[in-house]
Amino acid sequence: MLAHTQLSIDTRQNIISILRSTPLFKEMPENVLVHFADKAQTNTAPKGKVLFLQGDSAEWFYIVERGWVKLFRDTLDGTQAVLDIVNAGVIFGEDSVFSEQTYTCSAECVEDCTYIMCPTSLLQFYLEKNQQIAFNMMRTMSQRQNIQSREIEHLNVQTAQQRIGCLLLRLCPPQQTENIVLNLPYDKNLIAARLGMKPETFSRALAKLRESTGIEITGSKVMIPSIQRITDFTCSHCSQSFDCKTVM
Amino acid sequence: MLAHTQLSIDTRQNIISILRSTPLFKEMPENVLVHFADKAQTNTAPKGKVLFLQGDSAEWFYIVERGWVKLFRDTLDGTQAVLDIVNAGVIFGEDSVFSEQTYTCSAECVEDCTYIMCPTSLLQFYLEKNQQIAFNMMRTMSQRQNIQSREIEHLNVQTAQQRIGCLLLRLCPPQQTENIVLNLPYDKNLIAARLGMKPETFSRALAKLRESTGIEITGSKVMIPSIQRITDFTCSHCSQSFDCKTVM
DNA sequence: TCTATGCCTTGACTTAAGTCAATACGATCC
DNA sequence: GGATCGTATTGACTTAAGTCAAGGCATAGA
Repeated sequence: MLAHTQLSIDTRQNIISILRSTPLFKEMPENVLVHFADKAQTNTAPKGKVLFLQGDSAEWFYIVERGWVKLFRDTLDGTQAVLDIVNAGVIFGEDSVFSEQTYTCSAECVEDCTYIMCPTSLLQFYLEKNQQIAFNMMRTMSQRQNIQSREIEHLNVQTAQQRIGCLLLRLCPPQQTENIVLNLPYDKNLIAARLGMKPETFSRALAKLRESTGIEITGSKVMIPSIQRITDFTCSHCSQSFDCKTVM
Repeated sequence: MLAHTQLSIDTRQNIISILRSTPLFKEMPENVLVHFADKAQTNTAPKGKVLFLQGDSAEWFYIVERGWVKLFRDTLDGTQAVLDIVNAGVIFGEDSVFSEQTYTCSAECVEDCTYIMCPTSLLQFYLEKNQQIAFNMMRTMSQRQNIQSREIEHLNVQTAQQRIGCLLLRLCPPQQTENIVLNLPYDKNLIAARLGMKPETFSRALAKLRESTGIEITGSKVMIPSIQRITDFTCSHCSQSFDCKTVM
């Protein structure tokens, strides 16, 4: 048995299996995965670590292995717009391939994280060479576009309460419809930012949501007696055919 | 000389030249363009014509030749979220290729339009076969994603006045910095919807913007004495490195 | 010329969300 | 058990945006 030089460093085989689990590398031939894994690095970073800033030259794209990463933009006057908060299996920074090798947003760990870094040049190489990865890339981009469209729709037509309700629905395990207990995945302040509202607004809106849908909140634990009561309240301001359960 | 059967129908050569001008078909070999043009249809439609609805089975994707098309979603309670309003050269509905052959939003002409329809099956065929069109597709998707990210950022951090200011900046011709005269491209009500606000809010915000930036509005004509005064007012709530001039 | 129509603006009011400050809670450490 | 720190909530108030209703104004049509 070989000893690892650092505990935090994955074996190549482990990296391969993580890559394979992502939509981008789905059904890729072994030799391609090996090529990426050989050039990849695994790292850990503490909460608060900034992985890159918008506009930075993009040498690497990232895959989250553990923890949560915030994707955001800072504005000139110091406010921050949170674009997404992503976790295990999600790839980010790869869109730099189409943006003159610079990152289009900033990324920061909001919990202790483990992540894999791969060179963007390698991705670029295979996007031009391998039909399957190009198609996977398009599928990935398409899915992200759907999520963003929903985001725009919600910011336009939903109230703070409804946006929270929608988030809760997306956190619920599929199939289950009653007496669901779930944990909020990260700080309430961060959820608020993610939903485009202030912490105080989030707090108050959550309290109102409790009254109108019967949910119970203790700390980060949420008890949902009935999915139906939330959908009734939330989804009337949502586009008809959108299946909010399928997309985080 | 051959006579056209209908005045509104483009010649094949005309369709080819329009396709070639889009980012998706940029630098495509002639035989591919011919293939698309052979299967394409040109149509005209009056203001108000609905081209497709969200969820419809997607046989065609579209390219605007003339006029403006609104891309939107209707919610269960009847409100509408406008995702984008697009004009000549813009392709839409093509993302259905990755969404189980159904449209992800609805499309309606907001002016008399001329447009080209091509079969999605043909696009799918070439995306899997032709490296160049796949890469163009990714570039197109990436650019749209950037636009949507900006949209999300703006809905989160900008006021109604600033969103209007930002729109005006993007309507300005590049290079010119002073005494610009431009026409609003479509109804004010529609601009309001596009920016995620009510017509009344738009009207009032525009009036305030007049006071604070010196612009003059008469009907759909806008006179901008100084770009700088608008950017000062608007872009402090925008992410630093984003070049709003380059993207509509 | 008068009138209808559609689009836009204005006024008065309501509601949602942001701001600022104070307090409460909960974990951790001693 | 108390002290401390960060997070979360609450209260009082301001501001932005939405709502509803009334006009204004241009264009088109009879």
